[in-house]
Amino acid sequence: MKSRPEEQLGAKLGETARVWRSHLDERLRPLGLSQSRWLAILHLSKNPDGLPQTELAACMGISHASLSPQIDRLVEDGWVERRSREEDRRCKTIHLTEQAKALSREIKQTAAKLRSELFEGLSEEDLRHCERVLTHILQRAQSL
Amino acid sequence: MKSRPEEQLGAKLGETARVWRSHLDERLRPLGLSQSRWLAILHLSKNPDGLPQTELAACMGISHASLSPQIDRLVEDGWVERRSREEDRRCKTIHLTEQAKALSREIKQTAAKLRSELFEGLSEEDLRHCERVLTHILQRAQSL
DNA sequence: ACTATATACTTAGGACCCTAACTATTAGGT
DNA sequence: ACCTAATAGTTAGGGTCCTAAGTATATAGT
Repeated sequence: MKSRPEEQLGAKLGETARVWRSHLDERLRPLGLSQSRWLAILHLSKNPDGLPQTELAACMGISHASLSPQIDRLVEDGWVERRSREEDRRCKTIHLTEQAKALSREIKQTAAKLRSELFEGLSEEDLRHCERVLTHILQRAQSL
Repeated sequence: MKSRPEEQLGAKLGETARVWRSHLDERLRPLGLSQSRWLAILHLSKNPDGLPQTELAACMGISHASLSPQIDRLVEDGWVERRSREEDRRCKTIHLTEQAKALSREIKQTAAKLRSELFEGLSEEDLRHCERVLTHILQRAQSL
């Protein structure tokens, strides 16, 4: 009653993602960052002109409702600011503060270092192949 | 300033795992199951002789403290039962009830169906290769 | 036997996620 | 212009996770 290898891919995928994330969490915790915090900062650092909350939530893969109090805390800690738009007063865009821009560089370095440790022993082709498979699965999932 | 493909593997891994899980969650919700519930039932179905809570928590990748109230609810709903051990009265093993055994078959079928939908268009070699890469990353992570 | 340490589980408090319902603003149909 | 529907964000309530501390039992050193 041995299962075929592909039957475990789902569990393995989930476990790998979880373990990876918890390692990164651990290394970034000294900076006062939890996953949702560093993820938000990373996405914002790619969008210097700011992002509406709904778009940021979509990037992060969480609901807009969950993001709202998260932004409150990031504002309190001085890492982001909310700006109102004149052309649409419903909408508020989120922007990194200067100090968070420095932080985002540290986050990227830490993430890159962890990545290189995890990838040790794998060829670039392995990684590309794996990424191609994941992309395929992701697209299938999103088309369901 | 284009990033190399492997720089996005972490994000892709996390996103794929999340989307996959949320699809399975959605399909199992009609049975009254959330992720932690079906995950517990699945692991228990592989261990007919029951598992101590600490071991079950380790299988599921959550802390033993988080599992405890989860078990309470599964007991309330009649899906598992706690049994005390005579040889070690600190320890309680968790066992599936008969009705949960039927449920576990449904869970497995639903999971297998989703899996086949997600894997459509991928060769068995693709899947094996991907699983090998994930296993490597996971082992690296656990050795850090 | 007796005390200290370790182990299994539970409880408490805080963080983050979700869905559903609410408010404010904008866009569209008449 | 006016009323309806859609959109952006917030709030409320519930579920699940974590760490830290508490309780009960077992093990080890003396």
